[in-house]
Formats: sequence, C-alpha cells, structure tokens
Amino acid sequence: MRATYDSESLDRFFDTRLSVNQLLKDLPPEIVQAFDSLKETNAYPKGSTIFAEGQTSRGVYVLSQGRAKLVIDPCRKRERIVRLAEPGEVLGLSATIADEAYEVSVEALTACRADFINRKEFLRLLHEQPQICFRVVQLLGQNLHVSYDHFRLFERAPSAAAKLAHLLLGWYEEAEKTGDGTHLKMPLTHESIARIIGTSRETVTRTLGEFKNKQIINIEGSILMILDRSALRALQAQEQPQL
Amino acid sequence: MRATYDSESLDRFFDTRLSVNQLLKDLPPEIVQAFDSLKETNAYPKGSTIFAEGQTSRGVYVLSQGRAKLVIDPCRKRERIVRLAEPGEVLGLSATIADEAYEVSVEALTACRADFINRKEFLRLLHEQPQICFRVVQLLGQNLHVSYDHFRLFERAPSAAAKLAHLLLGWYEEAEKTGDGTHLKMPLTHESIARIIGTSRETVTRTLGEFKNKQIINIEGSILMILDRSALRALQAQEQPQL
DNA sequence: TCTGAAGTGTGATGAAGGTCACATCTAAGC
DNA sequence: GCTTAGATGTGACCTTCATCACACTTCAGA
Repeated sequence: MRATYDSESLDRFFDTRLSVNQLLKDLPPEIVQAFDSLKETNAYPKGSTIFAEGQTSRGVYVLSQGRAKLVIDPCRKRERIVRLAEPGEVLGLSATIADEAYEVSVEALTACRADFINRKEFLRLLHEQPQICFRVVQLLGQNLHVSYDHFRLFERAPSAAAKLAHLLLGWYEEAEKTGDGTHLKMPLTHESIARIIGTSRETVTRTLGEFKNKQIINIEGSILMILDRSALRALQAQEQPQL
Repeated sequence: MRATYDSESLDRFFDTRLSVNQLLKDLPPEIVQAFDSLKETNAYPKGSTIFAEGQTSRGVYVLSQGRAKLVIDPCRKRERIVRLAEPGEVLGLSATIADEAYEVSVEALTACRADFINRKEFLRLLHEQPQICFRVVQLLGQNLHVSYDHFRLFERAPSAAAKLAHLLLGWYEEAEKTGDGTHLKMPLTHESIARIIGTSRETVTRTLGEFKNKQIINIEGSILMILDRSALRALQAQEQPQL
C-alpha cells in the first residue's frame, strides 16, 4: 500500500461532527471512576474484528486507542463503510440499548484498545449516573441525526456525481476548520471512496475525471483542490445542471 | 380515494417494533406531571404539516392523538416515506438533541393533537428526571437500530424485488402477531409502497405481478396472501435466484 | 534498480429500473 | 345505474451504472 493513502490519515477527512462522540470527556472524575470500575480492557491487533455484524450484543465498547472502521457486510465487493471511529467513541451502543444484534462490524484499522462493559452493567450505570445517561442521549441524538444525513445524501442522491460532490464538500469543510484552505490531501483510494458512497470504483474514477475536466476540482498527486464549490453544491442538490 | 386503501389502516402494517416508542407510558404519575406542566398542546387538521424538514428545531413534539407520516422531500415525486407515527411517539427528538434542523417533515394523516415542549425545557427535563432521560435513551437506541435496518434492507438491497420482499415479510410478521395468519389486507397503494421502498410506482406494479406469476404471493381484491415465504427470504437476502 | 502489488484510466457491454404514455379497472357518491 | 377520480397494468425507450477486461502508473522494498 502507498503511504499517502494509508489508513492513518482517513479520519481527519471524514465527517467529524461526531468528534464530540466522546462518552466520558469532561465528566467529573468520580463518574469516570464509576465507569472505570466496570470496564474490562482488551487489545485488538490491526485488522482484527472487535465485533461482528449479526452477533448478539453483549455490551458496549469504548475505543480508547487506535482507529477502527464500521462496516456493513465485510465480505469483499459488497462491503460498505459506514464511518470511522476514533478514540473515545462508543461502539455497539444502539444494538446494546435496543437489545438487538450488532448492526455493523467494527474492524481495527490500527492496533486498538477498547474498554468493554456488558449490557447489564452498562444499563445499571445509566440508571445510577444521570450525567452519563444524558451524555448517552447526546451521543445517540447526534448519531441518529448523522444517519439521516447519510440517508439523504448518499442513498437518495440522484446520481453518483451527487454523492461524490457531497463527500468532497464534507472534506472541504473539514479542511477549512483545520485551516488547510482549499488545498487538501486526498486521503482515500478510489476504492475506499466507492465503498463510502456506495458505488463502484470505476464510477469514482470516471466521475472525478469529469469533475477535473469541468474545472470543478484539480488533483495533483495526492493534493486535491476544490476550484468551484458552487458547482459541487448544485450537483449535490437535486437535478444535475448539464452533466 | 378508495376506502380499502385509506391512511387509517396504514399503521397496522408498518414495522411496529417501534410500538414501544412511547415517551411516558408506565412512568409514575409525578413524572408525567412534570412533563405535563411544560407542554403546550396544539391541534393539527388532517393534511397539515406539524413541522417541516429544514426548519431549525425549536423542540420536541409528542403525538397524543391521530396518525402522522414522516417524510423526506415532500414535493411530489421525490417524496420518501420514512415511517408512520402513532399516538405517544416523540417527533423531532434527534434534531432537538443534536441542535440541528429537523431531518424530516411530519404530516398529519388524520386530525392530530400534539404536545410541544421547547428545547431548553426539554433538556432541563432530561436533567431533572432521570427516568425520562433513560426512556429517551431507549427511544433513540431503538430508532437508531431501526434506521440501520432500513439502510441495510431498503437502500443496499440489490434490486427492487428484494426491497419489496422485505416489506412483505415485515407485514407478514405483523399479521402473524395479530393472528391474521397468512392472509392479510394489503393496506397501501402501489404508489405508497414505492415511496416507502424508494422505487417507482410502475416497478412496484410489475414486481408484484411477477411475484404473483411465480406463486409467491396471491392478491385478490385487497387481500394479500403470502404463499411462499422462503422465496421472499431468498430474494431479500442477496443474489436473487433466477429472477 | 527491478519487480510486484496496489492504484488508476478507459472502453465495451448489459441489466435494472426510471420515465412517459396510455389503456383499463374499481369503488364511492350521485 | 353513471360518472369520475384515483389505482393499476403494460409497452417502449433511454439513462445510469455495475461489471468485465485490460493497459498504464506509482511506489515500496528487495
């Protein structure tokens, strides 16, 4: 694999409105302790599966170190990347609360550590620690909101171009926040992009090429420049103007 | 409109794992009172919009009477039905918690009443009433889980036939629970079905016809019989056998 | 510096299904 | 019984993409 495209840099370019996706951040120490007393820490080597889609949910995991990806249907070809997880994130939350099987598989992109709390104890913790309970409400609310966005913009989009436009705009916003301006390093292979937006690798290649022809973006090496943001927005919206 | 297809009967046939989607059910009276003291009740005539996608969220609504549908992009043709809401359900929850615009529009299918609580007061209520907070965790967890299902089965399905198969199987399970056996009344027009599974009306008509030819289902008037459940399951799964 | 593996560009082909355009059917209300 | 609006059945056409196939490029490590 080429270094410029390694998984290490994926997360910076992903939608990070979920960066608040931290269970314990800024909570008073005694509450963190209540959590710590219940947890059981495990290490997961790079490439291993923390839990798999379809397994009955035993409880929640809190990623403490490393980076992981949430995928549906990991068998090659049909795989779909749902999102990436960073340290602090809670995994398996909705399945545990709804008492259903895990909805996604979580694969360690790097060596990871994760704290596990089993379902019963987690629910008890929610009852006993209102602050954690409230935090969980926030996490779930954000997750649900993002999943609506995902649905609207990746599934209902009229064309592959619209989906790609949305992804690029998301990256652009990220780059803005971190001060990188309009230049941003393209972090993913066409293959990975395809698996995020739900299309084929070839379509990603072709559509990016099209964008380049139309002077909407420019790619030099692994540097992506967004030249015409309004064109992307138009594409993202509804009917593509004159594709 | 024909009586057999009126909106009155929609809900019975929709996925009702969310029937637990009740904010206040079985909570002690003093807690219900805390809620009641904050609420502001409004009436909505049939066909009116309780709130619209894209509006900044002012707070949450609890449907107390009537039936409503959650839709994305209500302008004809692109409309997509997300789900139906019954009395007791909380609407606008994720948007309010995430402090984002409402993700969907909610339209009254019948005359409705809904209690409204504004965002600030609702958040305060969550802080002060741990039981409500926990209940909200449950609601959100279930909603999120269902939205994964929705994604997996309606968006990632390989074909329109697979989506339709999934919908029919869902209805079948419903019918079983209520003791209607394999015979069930078909509650929706092809048009509505199309808007639920995200395809065109013509495709629904054609695919249902195909199912009938293959002896998978049988339709007489508004009675739908499921003859071959395993065939539907096969379709729903992955590759369609010999479509 | 080679070599290989992964990533990228591009054409040809085909299938699925959206869209348009009708014909027909059904039930509700007169 | 009529009438009529909405629901359904069906053909024709056409766009979009997935898929297959293969050439070319780039980088990493031997």
